[in-house]
Amino acid sequence: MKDPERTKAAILKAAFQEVHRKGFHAASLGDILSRTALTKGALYHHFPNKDALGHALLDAIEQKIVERWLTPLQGKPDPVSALCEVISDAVNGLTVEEVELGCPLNNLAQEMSSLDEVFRIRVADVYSTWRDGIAAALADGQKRGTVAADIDPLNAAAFILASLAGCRGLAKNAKSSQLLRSCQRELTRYVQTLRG
Amino acid sequence: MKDPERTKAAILKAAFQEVHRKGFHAASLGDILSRTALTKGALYHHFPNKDALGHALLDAIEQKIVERWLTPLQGKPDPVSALCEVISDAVNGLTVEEVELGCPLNNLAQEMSSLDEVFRIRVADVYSTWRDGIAAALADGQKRGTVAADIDPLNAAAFILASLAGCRGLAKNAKSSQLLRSCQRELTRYVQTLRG
Amino acid sequence: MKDPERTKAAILKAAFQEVHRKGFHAASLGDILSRTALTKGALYHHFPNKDALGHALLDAIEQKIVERWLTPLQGKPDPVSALCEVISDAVNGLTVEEVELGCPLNNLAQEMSSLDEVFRIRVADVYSTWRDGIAAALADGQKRGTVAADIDPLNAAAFILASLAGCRGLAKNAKSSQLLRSCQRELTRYVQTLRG
Amino acid sequence: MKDPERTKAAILKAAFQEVHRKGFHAASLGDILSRTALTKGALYHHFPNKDALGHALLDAIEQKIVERWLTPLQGKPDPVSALCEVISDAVNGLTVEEVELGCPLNNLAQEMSSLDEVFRIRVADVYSTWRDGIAAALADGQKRGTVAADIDPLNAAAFILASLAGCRGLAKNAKSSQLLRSCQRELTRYVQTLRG
DNA sequence: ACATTCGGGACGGCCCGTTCCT
DNA sequence: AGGAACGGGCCGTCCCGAATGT
Repeated sequence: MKDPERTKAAILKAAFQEVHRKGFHAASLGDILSRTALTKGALYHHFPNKDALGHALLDAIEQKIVERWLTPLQGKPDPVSALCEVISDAVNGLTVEEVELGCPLNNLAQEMSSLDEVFRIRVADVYSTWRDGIAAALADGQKRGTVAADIDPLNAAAFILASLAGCRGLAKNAKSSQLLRSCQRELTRYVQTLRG
Repeated sequence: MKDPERTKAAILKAAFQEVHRKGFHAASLGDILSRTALTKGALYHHFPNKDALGHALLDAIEQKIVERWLTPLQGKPDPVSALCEVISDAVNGLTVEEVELGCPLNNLAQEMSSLDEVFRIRVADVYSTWRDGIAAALADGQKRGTVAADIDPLNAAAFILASLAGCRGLAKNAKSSQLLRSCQRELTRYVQTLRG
Repeated sequence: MKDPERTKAAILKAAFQEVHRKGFHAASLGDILSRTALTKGALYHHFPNKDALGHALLDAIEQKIVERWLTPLQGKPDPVSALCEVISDAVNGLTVEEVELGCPLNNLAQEMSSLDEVFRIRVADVYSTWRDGIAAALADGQKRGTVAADIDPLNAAAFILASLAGCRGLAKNAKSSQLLRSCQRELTRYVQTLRG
Repeated sequence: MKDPERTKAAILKAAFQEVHRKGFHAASLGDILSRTALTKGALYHHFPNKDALGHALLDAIEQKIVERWLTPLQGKPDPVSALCEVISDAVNGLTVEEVELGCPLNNLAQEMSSLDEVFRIRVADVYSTWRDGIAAALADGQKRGTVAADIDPLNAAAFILASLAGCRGLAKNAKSSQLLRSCQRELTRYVQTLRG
């Protein structure tokens, strides 16, 4: 019956789905709780307020990003190929629904950045670790000679992130995973230009 | 006193500012009207409801895009250079505030696409005309030989749009126009690869 | 149908009754509106929030005090007798319910003074005008020789107010109008000692 | 760790402070417990519900009143002087904070009397023992000839209580211990008129 | 017995988009 | 075009049992 771990996880899962679908503002606590069998009391016990729930969401998102993007890149001798593969996996692993709902992190970034400074910084931190991880892989490649020496790893990494977010955003608006794939292909073309 | 044209324009301007700042959902009609000297009656005289106001906003946005992006591209013999210039103008012409608030069209796209189908399609239309305009310029360049023949103009145009939106989104979240410029430079690098 | 004056008055009347019965905190806006045929929207249109409603209540209370206490005292050659008469009228004019609910002003004073500084000062202002009115009558009596010259009008007035509030408070708790009358008689004895 | 006596006392002390400051309704159990290092479980082990906690508060208040008011009056040959002294001690012994928070008993009386009948009667009992104690002292004085024979001890005692409560209430609202002292002086004048 | 953690409902105040009547 | 009124929804928070140690 009483399993706080499961309860908290259930709330977070429901919150993630609801926020992913409707955005943070439009996702009401009532709707989130309707997805679970829980009530306000349970939520209020685990989170002081809605914002804290949003922050916890970001923690989970950051964790997933590290798993799927940064870990696979570590220690690879040819970062360009590795990057293209990770991007390809990330894009092809998306369900139709995930394509149509867009990137959870970017959704939060666009919605909240100009509304809540705490939120904005929290999101920016996640983007930083993401970008730094890619940049580190590129810099490593530069040492090995597999990445062009004249590019700036940080700028390139930032652009890759930005493009990716933009591609998913465009595909979300168009409800077209075909468009997403087209954009991915163009992004891959760019990544290839980083090769040494 | 009673100048319906001016009234409607005033409402639209105030709505644009408020929606740009807070998003469509969070921009309340009350706040919008506070920016004018008008009351609810005036607003509901010109617009049947809040959604209609949002649609009118999109009309204005589309008009600006055509002016600043499509018109300058028409008939240019070297679309790649022209495109780089337009992009540069668009990025450098932004105020600090505009950087921090992000692209109005993309903001609406990300917020509303999964919430309101009418809105989504309306935004998608704007993106289509934007993309088609750039694609047409590229195709024209292919005929003239200034653009590589093996690229697909539509895909390239879509990627440019996506990257641009992503770059502004990242810069908005980071509150950094420096980041925006870095991303723009990388985008320019990509655009240059389209040259024939 | 649409009569803002009546609407506002209706809300104020209902709010007065509800607050008088349950106190400001315990009087919910829902209960107040249930006494009228109105909804949240009407209330929110006339008052920015619950506190403002409370302040408006105080305005109405102050007005009644001036009418029933200060006006009858003005220009009377024998303030002591006049005061005893006003007190007697005020006490005897109370219904059983009014006795059991206590003095509206004192109820608010006791409940809100340590919770809300704005409220406290607003109530203190009302008490000041009340006290000053009585003190002025006593000072006038001193000039005419009908009031003892060695008493301090302000202190005496304050004590009369305090005793009155205390008497009503005790009677409210005891649910006894008999107790109220007993106390009034003792208060009258005190007032008589002010005679010159 | 497990010391039920200390635990209960700690809860009562914290509850008294919190209720004194904010009133019974506004004093949340959470805030009360925050003053201790305890949790809800501890509270509900010792008290069935919030009301019971309030009743326990009244028990403690009654005890203090007997100590400070009734015991010092017993067997005094000159009750009028004794009374004036007790009043003076009670008023002068108050800290600034106690003046601004008002009389705990009267606070509860005014807030709860019309909301909860059990509470009302419980408070009325405390007032009765208080009043009866003073009345007994006055009646004793009448037998000794130190108190006027034509006054009714019960009525006089009730008025003294009422005035006292009223004075503290007025001073609380005005946040003025000077006002309290002024009122006390006038009350003393009244008490002196009871002398035989 | 004593104390903690967890969860349940129920409102409470605020605010919003909208309609109706001038 | 202005102003009044509507009705519903949202987040927060509160008082309280229930399950769980210790």
